[in-house]
Amino acid sequence: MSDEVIWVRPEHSAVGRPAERSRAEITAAAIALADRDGLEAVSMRRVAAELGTGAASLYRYVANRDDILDLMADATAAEYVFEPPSGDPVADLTALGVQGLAIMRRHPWLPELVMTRASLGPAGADLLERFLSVLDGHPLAATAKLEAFAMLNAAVAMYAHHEAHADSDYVRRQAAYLARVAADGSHPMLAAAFAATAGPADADRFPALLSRIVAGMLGSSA
Amino acid sequence: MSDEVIWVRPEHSAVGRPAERSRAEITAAAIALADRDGLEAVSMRRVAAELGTGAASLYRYVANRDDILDLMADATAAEYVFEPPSGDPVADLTALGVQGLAIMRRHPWLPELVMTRASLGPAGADLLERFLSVLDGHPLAATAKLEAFAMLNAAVAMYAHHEAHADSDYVRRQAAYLARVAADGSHPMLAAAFAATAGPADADRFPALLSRIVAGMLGSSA
DNA sequence: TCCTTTCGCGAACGACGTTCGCAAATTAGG
DNA sequence: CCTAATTTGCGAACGTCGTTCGCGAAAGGA
Repeated sequence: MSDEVIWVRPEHSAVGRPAERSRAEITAAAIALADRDGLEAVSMRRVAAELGTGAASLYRYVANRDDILDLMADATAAEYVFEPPSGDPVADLTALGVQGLAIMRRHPWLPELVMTRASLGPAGADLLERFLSVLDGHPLAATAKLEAFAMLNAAVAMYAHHEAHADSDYVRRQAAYLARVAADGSHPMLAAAFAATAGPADADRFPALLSRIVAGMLGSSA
Repeated sequence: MSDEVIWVRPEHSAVGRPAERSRAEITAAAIALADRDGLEAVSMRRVAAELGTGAASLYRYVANRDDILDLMADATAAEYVFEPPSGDPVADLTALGVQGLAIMRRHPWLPELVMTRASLGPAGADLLERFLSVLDGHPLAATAKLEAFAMLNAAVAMYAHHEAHADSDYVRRQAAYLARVAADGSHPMLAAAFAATAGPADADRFPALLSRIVAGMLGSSA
C-alpha cells in the first residue's frame, strides 16, 4: 500500500464508513504545531491531540510520520506565487529564492525539512517547473539546471536555518567557544574576522549573496 | 556542568576512580556505527553496546547524544589535509570543497550532520582558519567571508547527500512520481529536463559546479 | 435488514534519551 | 595500612516515541 509516494495514493475510499478528517486537516494541524513548538513537536500523538483524535487514527490518512513531513513541505511550496518573469534569469531566480526565504521565515522548521528530505509533491513540481521555465533556452545542460535547483534551495534553506537559530542557546555556546579559540592566538584569521564582525549587522544581505551564487551557477565563468 | 560546549569541559578528573574509556574511543565507536548502519543507528544504547558497556556509562563522558554528534563531526573535520595554497582563491577553496566531498563519501551520514547542526570544534576551527587564510587580503567583508564558508559547506554537503541517497528506495519512489508528473503533459519543462537527463551520468561534475559557485560568491558580479 | 467495507482508536510492543542511586575502584591524607 | 573523599560503571526506571493489532462502530448497497 505504501510502496508508492503519498501523492499517488487515493485519499478516501468511495465505499464504507466515510472519514471524519482529511489529509489537508492533518497537514494544517502539523504545520500549526511546528510553527508553534518546532519540528520535533510533530509527533503522531501530538498531531492527533491537536485534532482531538487518537494517534492510531492518523494511520488511516498517512502511512507514517514521514508522509506528514512530506505533506507539510509541499504545503509550504504551495505558498509561492509566481509573478510574470522579467526575462533576466538571474533576477528571476533570485526573486524565487527571496520568496523562499520569506516562506521559511514564516515556518522556521522548514529549512531542516528541505535540507534533509528534499521531497517534491504537486506544489514542489510546480515550483520546479517554474524554475526550469525561467531557464528555458539557457545554454546549460539539463543536469546542471537540476543541480542549480537543488543548490538554490539549499542556499536559501541554509541561510534561513542560520537566521532562525541565531539566538538559540546552542549557537550562543558555539559562538562563545569560537571567541575563546580566536582569543588564544592560534587562529589569527578567525580573530580578525571576529573583530570585523563585532559591529551590528546591517540590512538584509541575502539578495546580494544569492544573486552572486545564482550568477555563478549560470555564468560561464569557469 | 554542560552550559558550556564539550570542547572546553575537562575530559577526566585527576582524582577518584580512573575512567575506563575516553571520548576518542566513544567517537570512534559512534563513527564506525554510523559508517555501517547510518546516523539513526547512533543511539546511546548501541554506541555503548559497540564498546561493551552500559548506556548510562556514556553520560560520564558526554552530556547528551548531541555531544556525540559534535564529536563525530569534528573528528571528520580533522581528516582534512591542508596543502600549501596556490595563490588562486577560487582554486584553493574549490580544492577544499572537493576534499570535503571525499570525506563525506567516506562518511555518508556526515552531510546531514553538517546541514542540520553546523558545529565547529577544534578541527573545525582549524578548517575555518584555513578557509579565511586563503581569502586573506581578498576584498570581501568579513561577514561575507563567513557566509561563504557556510555556503561552501552547505553546497558540498548537499551534493554529497544527494549522491549518498541516490539509490535509496525513497529517492526511487520520488523519481517515479516526478516521471509520472512529467508524463501527464502539465509540466513540459520538467518533461524536457527528464528526457535530457535520461542518458548515463558522465564524469564527476562537482569540481566545475563548485568552482562556479565559489567564483560567484567571491566575484564582484553583483 | 444484512453484508461488506471502511473508519476510529485503546492497548500494547520495542526502542529511544535521560536520570537516579548505589556499589566498586581509585587516590590523598594521615 | 586505614579511612575519607572522589569518581566511575551501570541496572533499573520514567516518559515519549513510531507503529501494529484487533475490535466495535458507522455507513452504503442489495
